[in-house]
Amino acid sequence: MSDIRVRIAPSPTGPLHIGTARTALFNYLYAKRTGGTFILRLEDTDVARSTTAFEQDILGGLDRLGIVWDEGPDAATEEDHGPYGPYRQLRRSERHAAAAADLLARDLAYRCYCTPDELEADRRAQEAAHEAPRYVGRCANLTAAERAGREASGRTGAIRFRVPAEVIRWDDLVRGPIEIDTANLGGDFVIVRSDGTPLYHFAVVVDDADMAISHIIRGEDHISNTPKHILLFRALGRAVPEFGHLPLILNPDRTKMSKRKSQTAISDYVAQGFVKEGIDNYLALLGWSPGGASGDEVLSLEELGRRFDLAHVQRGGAVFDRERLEWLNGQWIRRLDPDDLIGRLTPFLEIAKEDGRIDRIPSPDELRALLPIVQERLPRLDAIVDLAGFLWTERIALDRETLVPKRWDPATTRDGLGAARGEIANVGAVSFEADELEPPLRALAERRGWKAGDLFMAIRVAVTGRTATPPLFDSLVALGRDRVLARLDAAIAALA
RNA sequence: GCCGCAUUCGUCUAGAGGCCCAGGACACCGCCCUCUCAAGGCGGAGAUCAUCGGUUCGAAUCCGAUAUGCGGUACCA
Repeated sequence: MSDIRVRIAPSPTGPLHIGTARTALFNYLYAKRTGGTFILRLEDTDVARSTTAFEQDILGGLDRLGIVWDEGPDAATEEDHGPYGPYRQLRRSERHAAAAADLLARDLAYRCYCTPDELEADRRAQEAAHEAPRYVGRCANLTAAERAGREASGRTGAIRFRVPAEVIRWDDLVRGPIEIDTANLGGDFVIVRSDGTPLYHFAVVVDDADMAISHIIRGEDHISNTPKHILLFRALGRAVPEFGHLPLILNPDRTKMSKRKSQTAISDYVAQGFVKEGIDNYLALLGWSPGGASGDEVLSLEELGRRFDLAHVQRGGAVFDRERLEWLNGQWIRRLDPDDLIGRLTPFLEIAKEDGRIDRIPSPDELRALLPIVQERLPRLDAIVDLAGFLWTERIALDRETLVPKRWDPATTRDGLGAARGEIANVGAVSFEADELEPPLRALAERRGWKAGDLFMAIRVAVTGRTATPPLFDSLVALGRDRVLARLDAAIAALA
């Protein structure tokens, strides 16, 4: 195992977001590729917005995607595992406090007693003067006596970090050299609130340092924050990690992907029948590519872990394209082995039964027998109900409109269905197989001068209620002789 | 406003000075296969590589400016 340590640090203030999953995946793949360690840390300091339900959604979601972490809270028990715990930011407050005290003691930080009103007034004045908003440094050089005075008057004071004047440079793993002048950081920034709780920028750095994170791979929205983090790592006397900033995932209008404009919760995609292989594959290709002018893009997690590299990470943002996701999803569903597929289909059938879309749930054997004709027709797992639901419900649509094929009229349809019923009835229950059914029905069409396709369509709709179904004769077999005959009778009656 | 990042077919991307009047994939169109729908095969359309200027014998690739978009600018994460 290499010394490379990467992490994902989600904050449980919402369900697992597509962007978080993608960042987690890239970190995971990078760890796989380099033989490093992948850590998960919960950034739960925003107590007001964090919930355990979100926590479970995030942990469970990543786990279901197969993005497993070497250290962090266990997905099932939520117990920490790994030598650098605790892996919940809230439980690391002593470390944050100690780090802040250290900075204070070395005068790298100082207490600031400015009130919100004062700060607000500063900001307005700067705005009026067309200056960039920045902390004016009112409390930067208070004497001990002055400090004692403010404390005595009941003010607790936040802690601000002294920002030195210099240009911060780093060689971004995906973007190359970046430099930012600390003059643009807005002055000495707060690292600990007056209530004693640390701010994000401070807590991440302390935690990342403590957890010996070597490579920070995160979203592009953190580029501007990176100088603050580098300053803090240095002030704390810790090694500055490498940074790599990933492009953002975008809404169709090219703004940062948001719940408002796109479906962002991984759990929603899972509920719609997207499989983990499809999601992982798609997410990996959002911003990264295997390189080369052509080549297979259907890649398993294992393969991705073997091939992933930061050099091929795209710099521009990527619009989320659901159609491509669906295509990849279909590719993966086709590749699943039968028993696996059956297991994954079952929850969707259970839901359909609860909804009343089907009356019963097929047995595993029944499903297995069906797979040869349905597996390649499923863009998503939930599509099984639309595709084959006619097998498990007796309530099928019987409206005259769809019952009558395009080139036929109602009378011909009745006639055709009646004749077909006769042929089908002739096929005994024991030999009720596709090979036995097709020849007589084709012969019938030929005798009567009908296009076989028209006859078949009439039967299809009569028996399934739909115009798009798995192959007809296999469908008839799956339905069984008695139900086929009964449905044909019902359709004939409906056309009367 | 200031700072930063980005910009190749509708979308995801290949491309690291000549192999590119730009390749692949999704979507789209057509054909083949075919009982429908898919899947699969074949083919097509689709990008003056944001714009302008420079460097060079030669630029999508290097440099600069401009434009546009996005991100950041909190005692939010």
